[in-house]
Order: sequence, then C-alpha cells, then structure tokens
Amino acid sequence: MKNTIADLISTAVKTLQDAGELPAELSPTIHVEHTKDKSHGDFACNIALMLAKPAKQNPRKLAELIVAHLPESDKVEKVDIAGPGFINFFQSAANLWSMLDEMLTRGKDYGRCTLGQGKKVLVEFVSANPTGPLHVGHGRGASFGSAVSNLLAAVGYDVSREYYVNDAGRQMDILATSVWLRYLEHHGATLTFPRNGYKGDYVKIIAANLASAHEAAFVQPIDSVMSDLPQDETEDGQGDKEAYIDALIARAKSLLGAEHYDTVHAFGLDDILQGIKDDLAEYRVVMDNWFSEKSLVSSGAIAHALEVLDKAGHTYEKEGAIWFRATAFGDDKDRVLVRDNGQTTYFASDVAYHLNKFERGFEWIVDVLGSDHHGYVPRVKAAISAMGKSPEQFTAMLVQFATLYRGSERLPMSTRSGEFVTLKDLYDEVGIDAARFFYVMRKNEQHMDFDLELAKKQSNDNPVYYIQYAHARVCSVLRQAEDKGMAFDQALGQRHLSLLTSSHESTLLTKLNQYSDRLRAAGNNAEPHMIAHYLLELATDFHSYYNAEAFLVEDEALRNARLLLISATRQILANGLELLAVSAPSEM
RNA sequence: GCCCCGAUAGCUCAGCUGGAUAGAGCGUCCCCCUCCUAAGGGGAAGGCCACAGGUUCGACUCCUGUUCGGGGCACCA
Repeated sequence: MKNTIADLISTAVKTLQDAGELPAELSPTIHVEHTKDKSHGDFACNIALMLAKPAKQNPRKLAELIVAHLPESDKVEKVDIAGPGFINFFQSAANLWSMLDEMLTRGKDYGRCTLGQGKKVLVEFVSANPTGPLHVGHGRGASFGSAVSNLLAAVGYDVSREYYVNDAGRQMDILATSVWLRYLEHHGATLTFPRNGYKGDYVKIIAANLASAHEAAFVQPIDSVMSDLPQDETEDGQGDKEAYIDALIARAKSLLGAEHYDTVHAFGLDDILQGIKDDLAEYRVVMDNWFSEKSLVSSGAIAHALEVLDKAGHTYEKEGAIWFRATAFGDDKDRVLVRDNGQTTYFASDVAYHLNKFERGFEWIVDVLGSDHHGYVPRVKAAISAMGKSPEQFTAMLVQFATLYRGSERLPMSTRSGEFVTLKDLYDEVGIDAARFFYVMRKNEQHMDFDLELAKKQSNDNPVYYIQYAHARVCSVLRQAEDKGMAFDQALGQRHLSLLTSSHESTLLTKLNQYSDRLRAAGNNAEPHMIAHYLLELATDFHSYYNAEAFLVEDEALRNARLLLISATRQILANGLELLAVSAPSEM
C-alpha cells in the first residue's frame, strides 16, 4: 500500500514537472509512512516539506499543488493537508476489506513479495568451531540467522543457508589431543590435564565412546606421553600453556602415527558435529549445506584463491611469508596468507571460502557473525575486492554478544573451560518457542542481557505466549462457532464488512493492513525483531477487541463479518510466527 | 592508542531508513470473569531520549566532541 501511494505521488510530481510548475531536475525520494495518530489518516507523506526548499515554494502551497494533481484511486478515500504541509491519506474502506479477503485467499503466502527478484543469496550463520556443543552464546546467531534467512526468502530472495565447519587447524588438534588424554585416563592412566585443553565433560564422554569403539588401540604408556614436555602454566603464572599444548599435540601425533591420530581427530569431530546438527535441527534451524574448511585444501580451492590474488598482483613475500596487500583495499594492515613454515592461515581459508561462494553462483553473500569478528570484516571485504568481486555483494551482519546472567551473577561462556550452559539445556528448560522469540526480539546490534533465571521462571510471562494465546483464542472461537452450528461463512462475512464500525475493529483492520509493509521493511533491512514487535502489537489489538466485543452473536451478518476479521488476524499471526520459526498452537 | 556496537520510564527493550503529543512489557497502584480460554482486558503513576555543540522548517533519529559500558585490534581458529 505504501508503494501504491508513493506511485500516486510520483505521478503527481511528474505531472507538475511536465507542466513546468516544479523544476524538472528534482528527483525526490518519496517517503510514505504509517501514521501514529488516526486523525492523520492511515499514511502520511512529507514530500511537500522536502521539496519546499529546492522548489522555492511554500510547503503548504506545494502540498496543495501535489494533491490537486494526484491521480484518482479507488484505494484512497480522502486526502488531507495538515500541519506544516504533510499530505495525509485516508484509505478507502473497500480497499481495507479487499485486503482481508486476500489474507484468507493467499493464506500462508500473504505478505510475501518479489522485492529480492529471485536473487541467489547465501546466508552463513552459526559456524561455531566444532570443539564443543553449542551454548547459549551461539543461540543468538542461530535464531537471528535463521529468522533473517526466512525473511529474505519471504521478500523474494532465493536463499541458501550454510554452516562453515572449521574442521581444520589448531583448535581441532587441541580437541583431538584432549579426547585422547581423557581416553588414556579412561584406560587407567593418571595425569594432570593441560590448562589449555578442552575441559568440558563432553570430552570425557567422547573419550568413553572412543574406548568402546576402538578398545585399547590407542593406548600408550603415560610416561612416554608426558616425558620431556615444556612446563604447563601454573596457578602463579609460571610456564607456557600454549607451548605446552602444542608439544602435547606433537607428541600425540608422533606416538599415535598419522593414521591413528586422524582416527581420533575424526572421532571427536564427528561426535561433536553430529551433536551440533541434532541440536540445531531440534531448534528448527535447517542448514542447506555444511561446508568443510578441510575440503578447501583437498579441492585446491585455497591454491586457486591464492593464485587469483597473486595474478591480480595483490600479494608479496616478506620474512618468508606470503602477504595479502589488504591496505590497498582499506584494511588497517596487510595480512599473512602463507606462514613462513609453509602453512596457510585461517584467513587464507576464508578468502578461498568467500571466492568459492561467488563461484557457486551466489549474487549476495551474507555472513552472520559474532561481534568479536568485526575486526575481521574489512579484510574479507578487501580480499573480495582484490579478487575482482564487488564488495557491495558482501554483507556482514554482526550479532552483539548476549551476556548471560543467573540472577545477578554473570556466567562464563567459554567452551575451553567447559563452563557454559548449552543451547539444548536452554531450550529444554524455557522451550524452543520462548528461546527463539527471546533472542530475536532484540535487534541484532543491541547488546542483550539474558537472565536464565528470569527466562526460566517467567516463561509464562514471555511475550511469545501472549502472541500464541491470541492465535489459540481465534482457533477456539472458530471451533465453538462450529459446535454451535454457526460455522464461519466467509462469503456472507465479506458482504457485511461494512458492519465493522467499532474503534477496536478499525484499529485491528489498520494493523492487519500494515503487515505486508512491515514485512517488506523487515526483509529489506534484515531486521527480524520488527516482525516480533509487529506481532506483539497485533496480538494486543486482538486481545483488546476480544474483551470488548462478542464474536458469536445472533446476527449472522455481523457474526460472520467479525469471524472474517479474526480469521484474517489468525492468518497473519501464523504467518509472522512462522518467519520466526515459532509455533502457532490452536489451543493452549 | 586505533576500530566496531551501545546509552530512551525503577528494570528489559521498541521507536518502521529526519516528522505531528516519545511507546510496550515487567515491576508498583486501582478496577473488570453468571458472558467466545483472566496465559486476558481497562485505568494511574513513572522521561533533561548520557552530556555539549552543529546541520535542518523540524533531531531520540544525521554530523563532531566528551563521558560511561560491551567487544575487537596474531605468521590462533
């Protein structure tokens, strides 16, 4: 509807320009918005105020000129000029009513649009290192990423969802070594666990599974494992935990041999990755693809990317390493691609990964990242430009951290230390609907406090139930209508929509009518929280209406008109909730 | 030191890409079930939109600076 009005105004402005009443060189962006106050109509436009100065005209007079040249439309009842020169549009009742009809006919598809023009977009999110189960810190990225994906799909993009699996590199070696040490303990060895190892209990479980699958195949005498190692970091800060864990990794590799080491490595990875997949599936996050970092090496993608950069002349050698000249593309400093020991860096993998995304035919690349990765964005953008791709086709959406509290106590969220609340623990306790809604209610760049106690204790006060309750109430009314032999007759209701004259009814109608614009805006800005807040407003209007008027009245014309209105409300609630992957129960 | 994000009611947060009188939930205080689910509704109180400048017909919104929080600045991943 906003677009319709914008078109009307645009036509009027053009007419005025052709008539020489307005300077022809003006090309104003027409901004139509929903009004806050009903006396201002349904939509308002500030175009006259915007144009007043460049056109050198009084804004009110200009508004009058524009209004006089607006084309006729059966969607608009009345146009007013108010205040300093706002043009207020009153929507025609017939138009509102036809919307209701459309909501029921199009059903689940109502509100979807073609803004994205079928453009292929890849949304990468979560992508947590597979060194431990997902914890509540990952929940926000998971909730936000999947909601954004759904939103983009709803406004017409061809969306693929992907998880980048960091299955190569040092962190995975640390995990493999941690598993192996726990495995040795399982077989009776006594040892002091490295300070920098993964200490979570899940590692012990993996080790036990490893022991039952391979029995004692990987047992080595503990003395040979622990002899001649550098000192681990102690309580008082002596020693070096990094050097120690690296030495242990090297020891594991040499004692086990490549084949056995890989078995242990893969065992830990598979176990954790499967857990992540299960948790996400249960949390209603469906990935289209799991992209392995390791595969970038085996497929030659890294070599390919390095070659592309090199051919473009954006690499150089210094101190035995190969560098990318990121500073030429706006980054703070140049970045190492290949270390002096010949190994490629994580950054090299990521350059290759992003090039690969483009080469797979995606026209828009979206990375949903934790805010701790922000410093990383400029260098990825730089690499994309350097490889001849357009940096405009890459968007990094940063999700700020959620700080976890239990009451007033701040909780640690470290995979390494093993002290964290898993995502599964969270949704098992507060419920998937509540958890998802809670995360997505806040806009992504807002820091959020997540108080576990509050979320658990007050799960009934969670706004998600308020919305779901509205949906369930409509379902219940419709069920009872049927039981009483007053089954909803849509056609009859349609013919009597003019009976919907109460203020609650017009408020609800107006709110329903806003859905498609709000969805479009939410999709355009990739801001799912706008949907969450819209649904809260809609539920509020509905509950208020519910308490003010009876639906199952004797007058069948009025009754069916009202049932039509609340059926449309139910549909919109269901559509909005589905975008957030929150269920819409028919009874509670 | 540099970079990113934030600061709005007692608390947690919205404010729709500069508009008309700044909103909601929780909490506090009143009131409403012989009636479609009270997981609901109606009302009250509660604000120097961190601070200071600037741009504008108009600023919570944009710009600059300051203060205070969160995060980041590797030949780690």
